[in-house]
Amino acid sequence: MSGTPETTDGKEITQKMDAFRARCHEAGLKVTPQRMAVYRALMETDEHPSAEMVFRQVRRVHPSISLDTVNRTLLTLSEIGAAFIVEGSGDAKRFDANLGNHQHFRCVRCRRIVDFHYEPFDRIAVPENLTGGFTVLRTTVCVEGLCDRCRLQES
Amino acid sequence: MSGTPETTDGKEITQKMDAFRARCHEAGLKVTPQRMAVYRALMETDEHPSAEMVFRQVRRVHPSISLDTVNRTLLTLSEIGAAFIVEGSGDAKRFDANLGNHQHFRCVRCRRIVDFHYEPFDRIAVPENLTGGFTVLRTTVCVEGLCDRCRLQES
DNA sequence: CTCTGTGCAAACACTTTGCAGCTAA
DNA sequence: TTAGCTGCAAAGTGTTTGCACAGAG
Repeated sequence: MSGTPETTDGKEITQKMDAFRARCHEAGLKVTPQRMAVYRALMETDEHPSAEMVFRQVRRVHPSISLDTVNRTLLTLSEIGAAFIVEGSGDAKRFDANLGNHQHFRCVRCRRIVDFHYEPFDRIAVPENLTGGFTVLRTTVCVEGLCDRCRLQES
Repeated sequence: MSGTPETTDGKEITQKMDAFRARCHEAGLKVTPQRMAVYRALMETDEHPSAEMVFRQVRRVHPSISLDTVNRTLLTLSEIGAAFIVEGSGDAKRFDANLGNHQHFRCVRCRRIVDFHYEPFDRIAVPENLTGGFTVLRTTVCVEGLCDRCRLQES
């Protein structure tokens, strides 16, 4: 994720789809149309959608897909490391297929999640002596507050 | 919920309860036995309990309290800033009344949340020019992985 | 006395599970 | 062929809401 994160052109999409296909093979997962469609929908957006949101999107291409399949697939994606569950506050799970270094800003009012990137935050690490036997898999900086839109209508 | 952190002695509890009472008055909230009991239970533990967990604890003192009241009270606590919802991955909400500087380690397997404190993480701040009109209310470092217990039984 | 807070039950939202038929490999 | 995947329906969890009564201020 170096150049233009927002603009995902056709070539990049094809590349990522190929990479995902390969990852499925490695993990021993079948390459089904539904699985591809769910991954593609997640990869093409920067809205950190919930299962429901992905469902609505994928449905346009696969009208017969079920919400369960979307749910299951999203969980599978995060299990094989093709996506992850965005840190939240106990609402519906939100997913992100952008594996590049970035951080999230979460609006506590409208629940919108917006990416930002501050280089120093990529290198954050917990000192060994503080991990207390824990195996660290992921470290993130979470920022929450009011987004530009919601700030205006604050009481 | 049983382990009493060595740092919370009787005197400190009384102090915190008094401060909370004051905070309720400021916020125009009534000081009810249930509200006090919920706050006290949350304050006395370092387990970052869910509503259900707080409910089970408070019930010992107030056998007639309802889960709804616990839920409502916990939300109220986070609204007036006496507690907050711990960042998670879309599971049940977990609460924390410890407002002091600290960070969380979250086990992705057993969902245990453990505090740690690394001074530099207290001073993390997003540069103005990256906030894009957002009002930052809280910034945290979230660390997730496998805890010491779960690491052993990993496949 | 007044108005918030509480308990109860029902409604809701989100996720998970069991199963039969389908399909990629 | 066959192991894994999908769609459907039902059940499970966690949270929210409407209402009447109780109790703090």
